[in-house]
Amino acid sequence: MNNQSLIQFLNSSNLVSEQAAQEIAAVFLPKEIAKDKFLLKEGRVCDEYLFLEAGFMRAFAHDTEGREITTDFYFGSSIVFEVSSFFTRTESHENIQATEPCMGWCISYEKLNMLFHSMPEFREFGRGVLVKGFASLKKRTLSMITETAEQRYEALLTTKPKIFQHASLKHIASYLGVTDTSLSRIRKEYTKK
Amino acid sequence: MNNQSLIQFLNSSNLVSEQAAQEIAAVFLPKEIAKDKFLLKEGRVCDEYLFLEAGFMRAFAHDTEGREITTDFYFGSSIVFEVSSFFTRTESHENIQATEPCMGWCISYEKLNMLFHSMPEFREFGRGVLVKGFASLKKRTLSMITETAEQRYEALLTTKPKIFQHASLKHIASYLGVTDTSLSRIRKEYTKK
DNA sequence: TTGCTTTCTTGCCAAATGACAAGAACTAAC
DNA sequence: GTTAGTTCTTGTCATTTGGCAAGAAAGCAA
Repeated sequence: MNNQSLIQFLNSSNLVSEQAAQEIAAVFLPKEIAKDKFLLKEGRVCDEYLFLEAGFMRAFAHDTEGREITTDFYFGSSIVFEVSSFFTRTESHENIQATEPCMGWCISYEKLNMLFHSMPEFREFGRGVLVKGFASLKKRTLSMITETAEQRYEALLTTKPKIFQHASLKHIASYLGVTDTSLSRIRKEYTKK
Repeated sequence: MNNQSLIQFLNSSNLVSEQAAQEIAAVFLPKEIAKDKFLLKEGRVCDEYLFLEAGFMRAFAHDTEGREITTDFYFGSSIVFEVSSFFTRTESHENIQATEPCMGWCISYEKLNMLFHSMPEFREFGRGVLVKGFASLKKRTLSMITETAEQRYEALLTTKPKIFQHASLKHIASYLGVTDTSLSRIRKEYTKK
């Protein structure tokens, strides 16, 4: 197994040296997830901190009426896990599903903590992941308040076009906070321009 | 100066021993913030990690039209700082203002990091703060998508009634993602029931 | 190919919310 | 008390979005 892309990812954060990156990456185990399989199901405790190397994933929760609400999309070199469940060891309200065949590298809560304790560099990296996630979540919350659905659509289209190549409009709609019906209309208006 | 409440707060997390809590608290400096003064102004780098002992604060950002959007309220024993700016040492997009006279305990980025490195217990505590903030932010985002403004109003009223005793309806409105006009109508409808 | 299922679009109408403006209620300054 | 400023409410009307149902389009399996 070649974990070069994980090493590269750790190293490119500028928080982890090449040497340390190799040590860290050695603790991760390869993980394949078939299309439609789950990395995490609601009700379970998230115990996998995944570096996604290839494929496409979607995180979603259920609202009170039982509808699926997409909370995030993941692809390419990114860290995939459910922060709250993973770190507080509580049942997740979210699901994380591979919508395309995925390949990546995984580490358990216990091993992650051991690494955090023994390698200050990796600790910094871990904090960086959390802080970045926090910032993008806050941006998303703010956009839900200050922007119209059409503005959010346009922003997603230009900043993360990849999502439109891999996710269904239904999933994108709930991520944007509208019904699929509304998204369809928004797209119609938008393409006119 | 009596930092007993900070020690108690650290200790009550169950992550920090009494002994360690005292050591940690000793590094914090007392901080008073007069009414209407800012703990953080947008454009500045947040360098204060504050334990708020008493008073009331509001965090807000500006949208593209220049309107103020309240992003959070703080009171009683809670940690107040802007995660992204503080940890990535970048300019904040947010303001944090005391809307009532405040008193608390403060630590700089540099000192916080020193403590994180030297005291694993405090590191765990710090992670806990981040993770809790993450979870509540995600909850908020989800509620913006799945609930009506009235449902969000009711939830805030029952889970954080204190906010209604200290914040103006205008500030609460933007926190809930509606105009003050709409909030006024929602309150009218709600009190009918 | 045929039939089945899912996704996406469209029309119609209702509900939620916003924009704007006016007025009422409250507060602070002098 | 008077004045000025702010907050909150209310009315009118427009816009955005949702709910529902029907149909079109696309994908999949037998």
